[in-house]
Amino acid sequence: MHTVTPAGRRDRKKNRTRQDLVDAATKLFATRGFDETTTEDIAEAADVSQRTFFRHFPSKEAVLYGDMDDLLARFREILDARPNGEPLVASVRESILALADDYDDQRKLRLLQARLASSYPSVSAYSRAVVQHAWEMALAESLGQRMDVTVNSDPRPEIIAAAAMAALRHAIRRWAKNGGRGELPSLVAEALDSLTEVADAVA
Amino acid sequence: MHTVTPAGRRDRKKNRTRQDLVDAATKLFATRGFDETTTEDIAEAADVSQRTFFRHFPSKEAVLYGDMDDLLARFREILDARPNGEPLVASVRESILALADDYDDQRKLRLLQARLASSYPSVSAYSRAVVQHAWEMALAESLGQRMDVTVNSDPRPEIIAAAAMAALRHAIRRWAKNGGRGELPSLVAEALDSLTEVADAVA
DNA sequence: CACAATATGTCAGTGACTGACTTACTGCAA
DNA sequence: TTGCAGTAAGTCAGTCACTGACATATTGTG
Repeated sequence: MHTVTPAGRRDRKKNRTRQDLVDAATKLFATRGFDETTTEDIAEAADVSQRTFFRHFPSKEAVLYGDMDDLLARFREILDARPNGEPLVASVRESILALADDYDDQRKLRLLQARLASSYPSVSAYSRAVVQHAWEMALAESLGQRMDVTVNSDPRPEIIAAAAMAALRHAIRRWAKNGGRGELPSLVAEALDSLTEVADAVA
Repeated sequence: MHTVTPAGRRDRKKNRTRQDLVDAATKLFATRGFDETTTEDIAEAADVSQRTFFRHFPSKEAVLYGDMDDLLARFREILDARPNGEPLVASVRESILALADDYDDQRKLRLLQARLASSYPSVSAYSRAVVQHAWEMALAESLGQRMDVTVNSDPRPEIIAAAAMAALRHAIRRWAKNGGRGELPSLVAEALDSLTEVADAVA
């Protein structure tokens, strides 16, 4: 689907190692906890050296969000493909919801990410500082283009992006607090609806 | 003014040590850089042991934002003192601007924080994940009370808070990029103005 | 003047992360 | 097929943020 199997055996092996690391890490994080798992443990479980772990991921936190780059790239594509006349918030809303399509596959992973973020400060910090920031910047960039302004001179794209991410965060938090029962997409849709509501209140 | 000199000699000494650490750290950060300064260096320069450093600050990043707790507490007070009928965004705006009053004292520190945050990923991460998050939560909490909703069930307080913080961030970034010349308060005011502008656009 | 608190020092340890060098495998061209 | 270049992975040693445990010294208090 969105991951093309690479050509050579070398790349395939590399990707395999990476995936092994992700699998080993998520399994260990889920059972033992984040702080209770060392990068050495993860490397061991994936049958590689610790050094190899750090060749694939820049930090212990990063492996937990190993699929974020792919997801973000997909998000950019979807967002940029929205019709130009569409209201901004509608574009954001539809793009995010489009991503939720296959969230069922990743239900467990997303729930794990949310759980760990709520109990381990370092995960929470990474989620906010790296993951959410990346999404916010991608969103702001795209909005800026559509509004025909530069992100550096006009604060509005980033403001809207930050607001949307706050809504998304809220939905995910509620979903996770409920143990992942219920449909995340509808919660997200609901939270995003309150974006316009907020605008009404403020304006 | 906002820092009352504590009663006993013990507390005074403790605060003195803390301040020595902050001073030593900011000086070293400014001259050498953040990554280029070790906690041992800071402790040394403040003439205490490294262990003492970590008794006063939970991380190397924290010492750079050593005055944030005070500032945040002051912010809460100011915000909660705003008249109840006042529009939300106006309250936020006025409260933030009230804080900027004495920003002249801290011009250099704020600029250093902004500079380091723009060049060192760990500082940037801390700023977003800890500092900005704390402000956002304080803001959301206060807004929630005023809107008479709980932050957990209603996403709107957090959305507004996130939007306001994005505006503030943008202003500070522009200010810092310009080398700290120009008046931060007016840049902040300008950025906060676009909050309502955004609301108009979205609604 | 004891005695209880508590700020600080010392020491040893853990664990994330990195640079330098080596080894092994893969793709490709002669 | 063979040889070479590129690159993934291993090994090793090191740095540094941060922590627990214990000792010491200074201060507030009855």
